[in-house]
Amino acid sequence: MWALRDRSCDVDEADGEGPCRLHHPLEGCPDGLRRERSRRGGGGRCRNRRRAGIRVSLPEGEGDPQGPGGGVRHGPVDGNRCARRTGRRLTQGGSMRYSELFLPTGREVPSDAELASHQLMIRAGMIRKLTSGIYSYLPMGYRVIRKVEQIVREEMNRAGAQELFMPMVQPAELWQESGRWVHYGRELLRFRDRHEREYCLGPTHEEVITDLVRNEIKTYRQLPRNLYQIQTKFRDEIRPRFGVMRCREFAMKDAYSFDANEAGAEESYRKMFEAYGRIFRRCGLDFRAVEADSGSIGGSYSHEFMVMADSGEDAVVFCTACDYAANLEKAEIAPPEKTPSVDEARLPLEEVHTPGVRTIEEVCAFLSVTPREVVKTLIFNADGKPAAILVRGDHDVNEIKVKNVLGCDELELAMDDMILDVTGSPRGFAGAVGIRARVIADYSLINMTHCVMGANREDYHLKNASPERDFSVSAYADLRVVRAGDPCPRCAAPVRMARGIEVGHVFKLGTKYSRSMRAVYLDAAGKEQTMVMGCYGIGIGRTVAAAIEQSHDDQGIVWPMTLAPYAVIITPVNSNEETLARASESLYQALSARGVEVLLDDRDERAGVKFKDADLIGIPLRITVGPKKLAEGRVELRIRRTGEVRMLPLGEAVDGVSDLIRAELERIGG
RNA sequence: CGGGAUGUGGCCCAGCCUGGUAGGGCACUGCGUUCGGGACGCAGGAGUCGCGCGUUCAAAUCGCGCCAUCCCGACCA
Repeated sequence: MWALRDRSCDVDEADGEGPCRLHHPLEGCPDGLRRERSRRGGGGRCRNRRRAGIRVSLPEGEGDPQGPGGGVRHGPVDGNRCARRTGRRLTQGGSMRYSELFLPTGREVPSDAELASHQLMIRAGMIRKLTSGIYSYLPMGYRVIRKVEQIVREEMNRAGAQELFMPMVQPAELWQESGRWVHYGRELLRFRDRHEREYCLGPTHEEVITDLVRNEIKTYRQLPRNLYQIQTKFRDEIRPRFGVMRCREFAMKDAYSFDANEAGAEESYRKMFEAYGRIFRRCGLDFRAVEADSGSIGGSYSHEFMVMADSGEDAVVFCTACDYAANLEKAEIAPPEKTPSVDEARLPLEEVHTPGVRTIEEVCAFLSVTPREVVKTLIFNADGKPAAILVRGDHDVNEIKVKNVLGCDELELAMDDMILDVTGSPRGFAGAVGIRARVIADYSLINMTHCVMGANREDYHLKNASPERDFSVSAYADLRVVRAGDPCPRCAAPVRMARGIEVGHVFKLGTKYSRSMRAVYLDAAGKEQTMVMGCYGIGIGRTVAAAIEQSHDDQGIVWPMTLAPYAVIITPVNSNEETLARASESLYQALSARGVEVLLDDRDERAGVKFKDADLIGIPLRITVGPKKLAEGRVELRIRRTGEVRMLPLGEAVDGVSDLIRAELERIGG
């Protein structure tokens, strides 16, 4: 019976329509909620009160959830919605007694967790690993997940997107149609059903949504549309790591826009870009939108939303003067001016004997030159055809740029046999002079003359090699990895580097999928047109991990108010003392009635244990109820982030805490 | 896929080199004392020592094979 009601409760919340009608009886059931239930004619009794066996006396007017100021606005941006309702929707049961919570905290750092966020999520009882890259979310973790989801929902809806829900299991045919059955690689988990039909677990949903839309949308009148879901994705990562940061099964919000034309698609993209900014701001994150490569999703351009953190897997380049910012993979370098007069190629080309000298370091040492004077020649295998890529000795090749310039699908460094084939020598002596491959040089070669490079002959290098005179270059392009201090491609000021965690990615897809899968419509002239698409992802779990990565200390997590599983924890320092328990209970009831998410630490534990746990799980505010202060009619309010402690008269505690929460939510949401 | 490491009660780890009765801390149960920053005492419960094969009178320990996990790299939304 309760299972049934519980489910209806879930559905209500999941579809974003209003609060749940009934709370699970085992969850905290403070006055405000119970009153609401009876108002709605629901059943269920509050066992907690019976168990607690304490008569509660509330301060005047505290018990009425309908009263003025009743409820805290959890969605500060969502101004039109009933504040109390919004507050409820952001909770999974409002308040809770610690003694009944499934919250296994740990003192030990798990041996296989490297990142602070990973360690803390395990220690704070948020997640448990089932198997490599696959995690369960425990109640405390799931509450935070739901907070992020809810913020995402509100902002997506606000931006005009509609929520739907698509299957995780997808037929091979759809992927064959888009071409990705072949191109996606081993990351796509494939399997067969009992009829030997092929399927995959969806790593993303472009195929499914495009199929859906092409079948249902036929006319320009039905456009534009933006559809999104929050779904579990599966990507069979080669190497899952860092807990939920890079795992195989994970929750993702993915949205897809369909427009009649380019201009519409641009507008959809802009709306999503702005919605993402609002989402991550509301999550309390220090983030940055950067230009990105669109990778295997494809499409014309994209931005990543990066949470700045030293532990981030991605390197981000940004300008110290203008607002240019890009993923290192994508970061550009402006073409240099050609300065012809400086150093004409005068000295003759010279071949020198360099036995066993292969690497740049060895060459420099042997010939007493610096890496800047050496040209590195790398032979790539691009879809089976060789290409010679030239960069300066002190630079690194950016393979993504090479791939984009060559326009190939597969790119890898050539094997020894291909090197021998195009250079006529073993690995380590490749150069551009006389090479049997297309030669593409990095911009940095434009003004180089008299450089050192391999001679395409074992144990020999060339000196004074100069482009044009000694070898031809079919194209100059931006091919190298940007370094700190390089000039910004927009304004030429030096760029800086930082690390980031990619929590969101917006792509302008163009017609990549709509063309291959024939998602077309009739325009006003009755002419068939191809829809222009965009897609937009947010890693939900990763956003939670990123928030922890960015906000923790040596005691544990420090949640921003918008993501905190509970806003306040009430800690009676000794649960056996009746007066402390009664005052705590009373505060608990009063705060709950205000719509504040409150956790009452009613466990029979020593104060130290409670303090440590409260800090570990990162509840932003703690009300400590101790004997001496209580005798003076006061309680202590401690702010997790700063450690600041304020004394509050008992009668002002509820107002004081509510005001603080409201102020904090407004600060983050504003 | 290449390189490295690890697998011993729920968690962290010792024991392995030098084969012989499976250990500690945390957690858990009971009782007592304690009670404002992860208490103490006493008494308990809990382990196929990753799996398999082999060597041996005897294997957590030695050998071989496999599996899993983690780290570095390759690779990559």
